[in-house]
Amino acid sequence: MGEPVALDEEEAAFWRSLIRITTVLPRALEDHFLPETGLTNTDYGVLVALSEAPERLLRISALAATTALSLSRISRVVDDLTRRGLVEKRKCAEDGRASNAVLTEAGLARLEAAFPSHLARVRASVFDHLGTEDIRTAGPVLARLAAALDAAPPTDDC
Amino acid sequence: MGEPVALDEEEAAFWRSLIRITTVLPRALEDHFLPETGLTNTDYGVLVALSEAPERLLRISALAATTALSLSRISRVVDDLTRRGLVEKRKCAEDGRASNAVLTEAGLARLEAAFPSHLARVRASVFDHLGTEDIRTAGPVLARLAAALDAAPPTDDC
DNA sequence: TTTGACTGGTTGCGCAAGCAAGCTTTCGAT
DNA sequence: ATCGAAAGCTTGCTTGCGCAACCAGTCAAA
Repeated sequence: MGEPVALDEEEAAFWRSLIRITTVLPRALEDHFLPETGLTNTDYGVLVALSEAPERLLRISALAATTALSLSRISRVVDDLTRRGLVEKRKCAEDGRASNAVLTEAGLARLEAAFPSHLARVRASVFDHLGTEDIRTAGPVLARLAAALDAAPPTDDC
Repeated sequence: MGEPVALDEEEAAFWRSLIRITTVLPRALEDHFLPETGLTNTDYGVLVALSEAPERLLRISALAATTALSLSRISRVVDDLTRRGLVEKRKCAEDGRASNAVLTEAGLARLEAAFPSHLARVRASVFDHLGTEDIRTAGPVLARLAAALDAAPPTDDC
């Protein structure tokens, strides 16, 4: 906190691209995905997270962490998905405070039905514009960045 | 629309990183930036766009395009910034329908005051975790992706 | 010149998301 | 055994944002 080294030309370009992507990509995706499948991006993320969990079951708080959503938000999203029959909420046996969200059969079916549409959009918005070499070179960089961002929250800085 | 080729391992990793970044980065940035400067990410983007325009003046619709915000949103943001004295709205002389947003002196001062904080956050959240080589290799890939996303909106697809 | 189509912007409304305060259950210390 | 702290959600409220409907000003054609 005290050494303000300005961005050089390459960093600035990198930054601008990154900002543009973060603002445009999610919308571009959802604009097509939601009408086609009736699932928001967030819904889809929650269903995917559950589908990949053992027993297709996850603590509410774990779900919040893996989807990077606030606890309050995930609470309402899960309620909503429950109302729609895609998820079931069970009070956790060994801890009366906690709840688990479980993916129902209907939820799994819905997820599988949505997958092609999701895939098509991902390809159209990203991979159709990138070559194999691009992915190989940029992939690890993005992975490092993503990991760093995930690590930060705990009061970060220094 | 009909050839659903699944993502390979590298593509999937790339995609996951990208999604994580788009969801986490903006919040990470704003969480520190807003308290420090009183400007949201969006506010800052608008001020920057204006500061880079000739005469520090931009049509409302142009502002919407460069910030990737909806017209309705930009309308309200500009109103808000006007109320705060950072921007001035002038009815356009040669077209009675249009308005221009102009950055005021106070707005410019505010932007300059906010810059160090912005820079610090950008460094802390991104560039501190990446090497020069990372930026050189991934930069062009991100630039291409950003350009493709910007090009898409016009009914895209096919 | 009047009328109809269009463009630029604003407003009403609804949804997504977070924060802060609350409630219940658990756990640790006394 | 009790009591205070903390964990795990949930709920009330506010804000950010987009869509659709709307108003006003422009422009072209009849």
